[in-house]
Amino acid sequence: MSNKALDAAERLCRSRGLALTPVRKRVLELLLEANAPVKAYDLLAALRPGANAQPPTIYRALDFLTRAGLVHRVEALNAYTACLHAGGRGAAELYVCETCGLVEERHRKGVLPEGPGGFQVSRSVIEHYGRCAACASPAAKA
Amino acid sequence: MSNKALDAAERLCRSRGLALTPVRKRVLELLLEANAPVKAYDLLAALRPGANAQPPTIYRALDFLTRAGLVHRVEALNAYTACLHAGGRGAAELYVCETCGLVEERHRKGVLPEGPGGFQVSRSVIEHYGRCAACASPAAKA
DNA sequence: TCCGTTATGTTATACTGTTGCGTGGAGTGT
DNA sequence: ACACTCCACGCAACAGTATAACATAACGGA
Repeated sequence: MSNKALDAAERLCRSRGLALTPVRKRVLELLLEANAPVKAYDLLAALRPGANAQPPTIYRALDFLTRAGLVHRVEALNAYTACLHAGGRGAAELYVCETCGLVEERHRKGVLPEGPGGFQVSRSVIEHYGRCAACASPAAKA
Repeated sequence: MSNKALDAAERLCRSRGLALTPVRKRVLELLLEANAPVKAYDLLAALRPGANAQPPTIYRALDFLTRAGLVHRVEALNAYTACLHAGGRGAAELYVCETCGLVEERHRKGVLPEGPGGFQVSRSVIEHYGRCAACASPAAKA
């Protein structure tokens, strides 16, 4: 099932002349499997068996993937999550469930907001924290 | 001039039974003077002459100030900035100029947004990066 | 072949944030 | 005055996050 997203990523990279190398692909795969934000050093540990990766390896892969729009960095968590709407235009808006870790993603169709008094926005970080519907439902009450 | 904001903070704390101790007050003062996001360790260094502060000192002060709503953490920069609308209700929205460092602040009057599919938002991080009007104007062209 | 570019490996280090414990002062009740 | 508690702060050590700097390998074009 995550193969679908992975294949889509591969096609997207090919169409743009970007190299989805084994390391990068593996990192994306791990993020897709996790279905939740993952920390850089956890990815690093997951990469270890079979390779002897060091921090720069993982940060370079994450840098590539975020540039390609395949991964989002979750600023308030120092973590990373796969983007399911790869190539989606507009600012990404993340809803992070603090109970189960699930991340939902919205892309604002509208252009980037004009800020107050002529402020020109080039990049936006929008992250919401709370509880997803499943975790907030009566059945899942804490 | 920043005395005004400082005095306001002092009143706000008193009215809520919070202790604006010398260390906390000094940190807030430094942030007000900076008029831009400041990193924790820079605050620490600024605190040093006269006191021998260690990291926990600064992080505790920042924690207190953010809880009191007097300071915002700028997630994407690992930095902190004084809140000029102390006590403002609703989610704070920050516009950070990447050229001059200036931070403009908006408070969304509306309640926190309902997320998709019943997601209950308890906290939002909204940060916009770009160029402020002054830095974007023709006169300030790079 | 030679060279430029890009991706990765490797080592070390810088930066950011936390834990845990001890001390001392302000307030409170006796 | 005394004991008690709470809270802020000092202090030492450490954990977690990220980057710098340099070396090597693989590929494609002049």
